[in-house]
Amino acid sequence: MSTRANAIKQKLELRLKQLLATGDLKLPSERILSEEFDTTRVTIRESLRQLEAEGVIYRENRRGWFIAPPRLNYDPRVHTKTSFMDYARQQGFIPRTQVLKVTTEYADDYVAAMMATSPGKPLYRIERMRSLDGRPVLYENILLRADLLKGLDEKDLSGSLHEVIRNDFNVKIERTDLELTVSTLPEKQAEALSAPVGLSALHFQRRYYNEHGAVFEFDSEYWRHDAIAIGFGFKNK
Amino acid sequence: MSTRANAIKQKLELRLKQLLATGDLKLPSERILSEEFDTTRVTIRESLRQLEAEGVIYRENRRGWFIAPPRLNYDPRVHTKTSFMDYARQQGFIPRTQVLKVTTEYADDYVAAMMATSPGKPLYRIERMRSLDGRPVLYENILLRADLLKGLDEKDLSGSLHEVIRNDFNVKIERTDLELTVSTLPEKQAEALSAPVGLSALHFQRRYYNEHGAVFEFDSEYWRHDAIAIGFGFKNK
DNA sequence: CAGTGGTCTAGACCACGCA
DNA sequence: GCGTGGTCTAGACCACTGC
Repeated sequence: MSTRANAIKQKLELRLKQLLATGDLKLPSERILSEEFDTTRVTIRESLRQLEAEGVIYRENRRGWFIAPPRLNYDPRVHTKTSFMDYARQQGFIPRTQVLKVTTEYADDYVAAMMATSPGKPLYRIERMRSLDGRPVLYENILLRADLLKGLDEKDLSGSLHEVIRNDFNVKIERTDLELTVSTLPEKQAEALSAPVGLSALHFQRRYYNEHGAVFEFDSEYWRHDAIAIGFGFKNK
Repeated sequence: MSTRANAIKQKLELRLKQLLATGDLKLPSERILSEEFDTTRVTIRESLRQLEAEGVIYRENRRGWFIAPPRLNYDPRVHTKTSFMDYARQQGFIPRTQVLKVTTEYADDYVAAMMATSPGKPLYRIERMRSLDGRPVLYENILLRADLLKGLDEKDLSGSLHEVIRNDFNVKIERTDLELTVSTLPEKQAEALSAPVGLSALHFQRRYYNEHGAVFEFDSEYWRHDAIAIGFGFKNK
């Protein structure tokens, strides 16, 4: 494409390499860029949006545009064994988990259907935000069967949840199923991650089954699209 | 958020429900919408972009905006056993595969590294485009070791590639590894899918190993972000 | 308080799809 | 040839960050 925005995008890519070489991770302001490339902010922003969608740069609210850090490599299948904290550290990140909310509630029709249980069942709801090197990347919404995990809400939930479940409860994590779609950060999640509303996101939904085939946990997770690379290998049967 | 674009987005969502109820999948034109909501096209387009990023609507080049069809449910692990054609049909879609290009080439340094082989190895390159109900959703770039699959380039490649490999060649598909990121459609891929350049996309990279541990195939796939939901289950060890 | 991105206006011209 | 989205201009004001 020979659009203005696209030509600028390519020049910006060169600029990014130069910046990286000098160790500078911050881009010049949109106004400066629009002067430099002799165009308007609208067009500059179009180019920046493209690079953002590719995961090359990202913005911090009203602070500016920055070069995106490397993605966290993530194997969804080890989720029950290795915690976010562990594999983030293994990859050289400094991870942090912030518990935003722990509440008790009762399953409504939707949740009951998703968890294959009956409406009215008591549930714990845990909302957490996780960051890498100080950058918020993940918002988790976790629903747990309170009858199977009584007292979980009083444990320390800022580390690995499944470690707590394995060590302190009589629940075996037997099976998981997972659904993954590309969507956007909903309003609440965007705010929690101080990310722009509508930023592209990876949405995970997970169900965990115990050894009796009951769903004891149902998660909804939103990752910044640029923070994660999913990778795994398997044998073909 | 109480932005104009966001308020319009919510009204648009209502409109979409009404359209769906009448079976109409096409939205009114941007100019009509901007009059109806008493704003400019820029703002309307911002709202439409949001809905596009969520996967609710999509556009066809200069034809207009449409309500997005349901996503194809996809288990990346059955890829070698069940073909795109089969599982698409199982879900009620009419799938089509179009072979765009079949060429022979020799591994450069990058490809040699990715395939854990040496530069200069002969390779087949296959480029295919796949659609659901007439809507292009997937662009595939497949590299295959020509020395292990001699003559593959003369087979019918418009169906299941792995069926051909299983039936006509002495190669066992033993292991797969997979990397998945959210990015955008590069120019060539966007054009082939007649999608807007820079549309959000799921990028798959796959390596297939034979029984001797050699990589005989290396794929790069781009899916429209709104066309696919990845789902699978597994036992926790 | 100055500088930043976030949002919005009111136009314009162009390239392409379609009849 | 008309209507569509695609792109771009040249402004404006606002909300927030950081000094």
